[in-house]
Formats: sequence, C-alpha cells, structure tokens
Amino acid sequence: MGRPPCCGKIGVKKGPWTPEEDIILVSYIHENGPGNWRVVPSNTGLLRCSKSCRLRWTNYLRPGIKRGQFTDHEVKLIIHLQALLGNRWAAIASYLPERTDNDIKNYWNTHLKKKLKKLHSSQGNDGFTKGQWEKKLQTDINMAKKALCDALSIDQPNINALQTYLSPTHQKQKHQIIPTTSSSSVYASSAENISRLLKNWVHKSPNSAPPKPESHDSIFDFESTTTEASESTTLFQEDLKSINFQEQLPLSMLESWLLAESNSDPVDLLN
DNA sequence: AAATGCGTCAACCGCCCTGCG
DNA sequence: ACGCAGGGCGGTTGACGCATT
Repeated sequence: MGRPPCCGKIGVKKGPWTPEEDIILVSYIHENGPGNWRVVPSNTGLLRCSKSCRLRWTNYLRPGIKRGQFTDHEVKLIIHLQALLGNRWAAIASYLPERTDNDIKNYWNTHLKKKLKKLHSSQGNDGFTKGQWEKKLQTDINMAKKALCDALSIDQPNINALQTYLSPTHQKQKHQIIPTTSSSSVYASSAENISRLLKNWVHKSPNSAPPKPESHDSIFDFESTTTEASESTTLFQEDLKSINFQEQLPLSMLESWLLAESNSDPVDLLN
C-alpha cells in the first residue's frame, strides 16, 4: 500500500483556486518567501494542502511566468528538446524560464503531439521535405548521443569521436545513420555535463573569438584550428573530469546542434 | 435553441527521490 | 540502516468554453 494522498484529509478544499485564495497565498509568500510548504496552509488559514499551495504558486502565481501563445521560437525549442530529452518537462522548462513545466506539458499534449503524429503519418505519402527534416533531426540526435556517450568514457579515441561530431566535416556525414544504443535519459545527463565543458572549452582558447550563440560556425571553427588541437584536447579532458551533473546544456549549443543544419523549419511544417 | 463533440488547461494523483531523525 | 515526511515530477482527469450539428 502506498501512502495515503496528502489531500485526503477531511476539510481540505479541492478544485479551482479563487482570487481570494490567490491573494492570501501571494501575500504570505511575499512576506515569508516560497518554501516550507508544509506550514503554509496552517499559517495562512487556507483550506488547501501544502502540495496544492506549492503547485498553485509554481504554476500560476510565481512572478515572471509568461502566459498565452507560444512563440515560434519556443515551439521549435520544445520540439527539439522533447526529441532530445523525452518527456522530461521540468528539464525542458529550464530552457524556457518564463514557462512552467505544466504549461509546456499541456502545450505538447494538446498542440504538438497530435500535429507531429499527423505529420509522421503523412510522411509516407508526400512530403520529401517533411521526411527530410525528421530524418535530419533523428540523425543528429543519434550522432550527438553516440558522440557524447563515447566522450564521457574519457579516453583519447572517444574524445576524437566527439570532436569528429562537432567538426564542420561532420555535416558531410549527416545522413549517416548511427544506431541508438543509449536511452534518452542517459543522453540527457551526458548533454548537461558536456554543455559546460564545451562552453568553457571555447572560452579557454586564447585566439578564439567570443562565442556567438547565433553562429554555429563560430563555435566549431575553434576546434578546427589545428595548431591548438593538442592543447585543446588537454583542456577538454580536464573539463571532462570536472563534469558537473547539475549543469545545463547551453541554449546556444542546443540551437547550434539542432537548428543550424535544418533547411526546413519544423514549425512551418506544423502549420 | 438545445444537444453533442472537441480542445484546452488548471489541478490532482501517485510515484520517486532525498533529507532528517 | 531504516522509516517517515516533504518536495519534485510526469501522467491523468475533469471542468469549462467554443464549435458544430
């Protein structure tokens, strides 16, 4: 038997929050800050369970939440991140700080999932473009998975594997299908780690230009500079050893990997 | 105008993880 | 080492509003 639900107590209110309840909760958090949700109902007099209060705050009342229509950019990001991370909505939401995981999850379930399914089913009939985009995306994901997983083994051949993936010449191999051997969750944690390392790696280069998030080439040009290849590899290895599993894949890197090579736009395809 | 269907999204449920005693 | 409780997260539900018949 599992634990009884936290909201199972008699007298605990369920359902939509009223404006009055919202005001009480917001003013309490304004004074005391978020956290220690256990004491919130008793301290505020709200007939809600602590979990409900936390959810209301994080999903609706918290400052900085953007509501309403998702922009094309946000939609692109969600599609790509979902492909990379799977249904890890909290992780995906960390790339869209103004959106909540609940919002993104709802948007995916109500808007994108259906459209992508439709797109997928129509792929066989017409669209070379649609198929081409999906194929590219899948290929890139598979290559990234393999290169990053290999690189995390921290030996020289595997470092080379990652560098190969990151190099401009990789683009010429982009239609090569590499079988997926790892789960998306394994890849996700690897990506988070590798991100910081890649970022630092670029910054440490004495002659490299500052990284431009918009430019996919500005990042990759650096490691094509052969005179620094040896030093770079050393730095790269040092960074690999100091991997922090809590770090996040930089948005610029993600976009560079996944968007720069796509001629067709997934958002357009969904319209 | 009423009935029905469908889409949307806030909120809930239940499982898992983590910290603490 | 163990159990408990709180918090986090993903999946699901159900109320609501709009569109269609």
